[in-house]
Amino acid sequence: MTSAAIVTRFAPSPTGYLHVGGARTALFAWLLARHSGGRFLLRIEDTDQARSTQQAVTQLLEDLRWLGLNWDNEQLVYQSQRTAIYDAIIDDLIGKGLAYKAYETPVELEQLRREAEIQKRAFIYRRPKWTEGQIRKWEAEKRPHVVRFAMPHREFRFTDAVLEKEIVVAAEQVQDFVIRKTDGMPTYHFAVVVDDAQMGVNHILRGQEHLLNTINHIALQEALGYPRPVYGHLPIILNPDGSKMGKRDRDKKIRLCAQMQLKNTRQTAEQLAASAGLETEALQKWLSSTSQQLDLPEQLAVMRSIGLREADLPEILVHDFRKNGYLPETLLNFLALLGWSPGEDRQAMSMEQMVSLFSLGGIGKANARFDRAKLLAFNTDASAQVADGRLLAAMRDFLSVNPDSPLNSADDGRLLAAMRLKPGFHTLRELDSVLRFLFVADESIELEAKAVEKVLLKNQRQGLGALVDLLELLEKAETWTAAALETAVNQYCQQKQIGLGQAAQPIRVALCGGTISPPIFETLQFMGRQATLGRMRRCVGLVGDAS
RNA sequence: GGCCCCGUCGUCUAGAGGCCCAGGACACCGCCCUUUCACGGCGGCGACAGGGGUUCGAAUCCCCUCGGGGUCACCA
Repeated sequence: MTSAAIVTRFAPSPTGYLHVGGARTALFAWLLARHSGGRFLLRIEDTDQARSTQQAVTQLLEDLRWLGLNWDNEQLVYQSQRTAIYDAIIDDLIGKGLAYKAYETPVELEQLRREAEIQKRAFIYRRPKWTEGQIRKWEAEKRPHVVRFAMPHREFRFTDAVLEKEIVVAAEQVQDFVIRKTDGMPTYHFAVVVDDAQMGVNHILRGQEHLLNTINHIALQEALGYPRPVYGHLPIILNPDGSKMGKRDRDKKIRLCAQMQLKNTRQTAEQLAASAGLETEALQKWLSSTSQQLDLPEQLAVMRSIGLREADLPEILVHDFRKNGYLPETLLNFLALLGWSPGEDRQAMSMEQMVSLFSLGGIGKANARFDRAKLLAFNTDASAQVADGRLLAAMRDFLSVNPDSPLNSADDGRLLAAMRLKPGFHTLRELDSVLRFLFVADESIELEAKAVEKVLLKNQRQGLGALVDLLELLEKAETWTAAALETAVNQYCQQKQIGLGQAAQPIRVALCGGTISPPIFETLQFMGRQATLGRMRRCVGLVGDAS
């Protein structure tokens, strides 16, 4: 590795599953490193003790692994374990007069902010002129304090590699920001600068919400004698309606549906709380709030109570896409194209192609809306093109996060054969749902009332009659292959002067309970003689008896 | 509200002064294929936010207006 090698990093805070915005940031940093033969590092920014959890770290790592964004540092860096390092540097800064203790309470600061708001200007914190006496008194009574960095009151500028322009912040805009909180943890602004320098990170890609923070980081680098990395600020991913895409969107949707449910069914909040196993008061507070969120288990409980399915929620988290049956490489391909273009109308790309085509200059400057329909189309295309081995592995992964699917019972050969029955699917979830009938017991096939009426009973039970005929015909079939069965059924149709659909649909309903299945003759072959005839007899029995 | 960033079809984008009365993909609308659901094939609709400059010539450069977003935390 030469000193010129590019070193990038992804530095999430572990407060939940990885969301698509974070995934894209990670992807771009990863692509930049891989494209240049540099290094991609992973660091856990867990300085917010209230919100960070070890479980979230585990989830984050799992999501990154699923995506295939491998990192190069074997030892993960946790900021919460590095406070001694930060403290030493902070003490040194205080000693040099470059940082200082600040004693305002949250209430006092809130007051100052309100004043700024009333005067219609931004709140700028500058070092107050406390007397020695005041400070001694506060120290004596052990008043909690933060440490603030004394920003030089001058203009700051840096060149942004994505925006491709110089960002200038006027001297009046700079303020003394907190670098250590009352709980002793460093703030993000401080830890990020120290860690990036110590880890040798020289290219930083992050969301545009950090654009103006950069001058704080630069000032710190100058005070500490660190080199300045290349900064690139990525445009933001928005919802289709233009609002910012966030984890909250799931919660919002659940709340909306819960409110509808209460309105439409006259169910009370107490009843809902009871069925979801939550406290009534907490539930009511959440229902009437616009910002408060339930945690994941609570969300699931409420969803169960109101009959909301996972698939009904907006997919925001990488985990959602995994669970709903998207291919990771497709999600990345789509995410890459959200804000980056390799030019020449190129769309579908392998990971290798993305690595070789990637460049900072190709990243766009404007925010982009997340269009699920396009992702779905990408996934359909990609799924149709992957090799059997990859498809099978992807399905196994899907099933591992959907353990209740009956497809879990199939061995690899059976599973792949079933999947081949239905090319042209959108997601593995869709495939899973159309193939389920092949792997469940006969008793759990529910004959859909609408399908029975339309396909079997309509026109003086014409369909049921055909089904009885076909049962007799198939019982006598000598070879049970798709081709042979097709020939036999076709002959029957010609003889009866009916279309193939009038034979295929009754069989379909008998086998899967509804009107949708893979192509019928391949399905018959896959199920085998015994299972097929069994379901047909069962259907004839059930429908015949009922009417 | 102050400051900052951005602005090409509904959406993601190609486009770096003449190759563009603007190309691709998704969506949408037709038609075709078809035993269901899909896949697929063919065709269509559809944009340079507005206004001023600069230039022989502007989607491309400059200015203003408008619109969208970010930020103004002891969250990152």
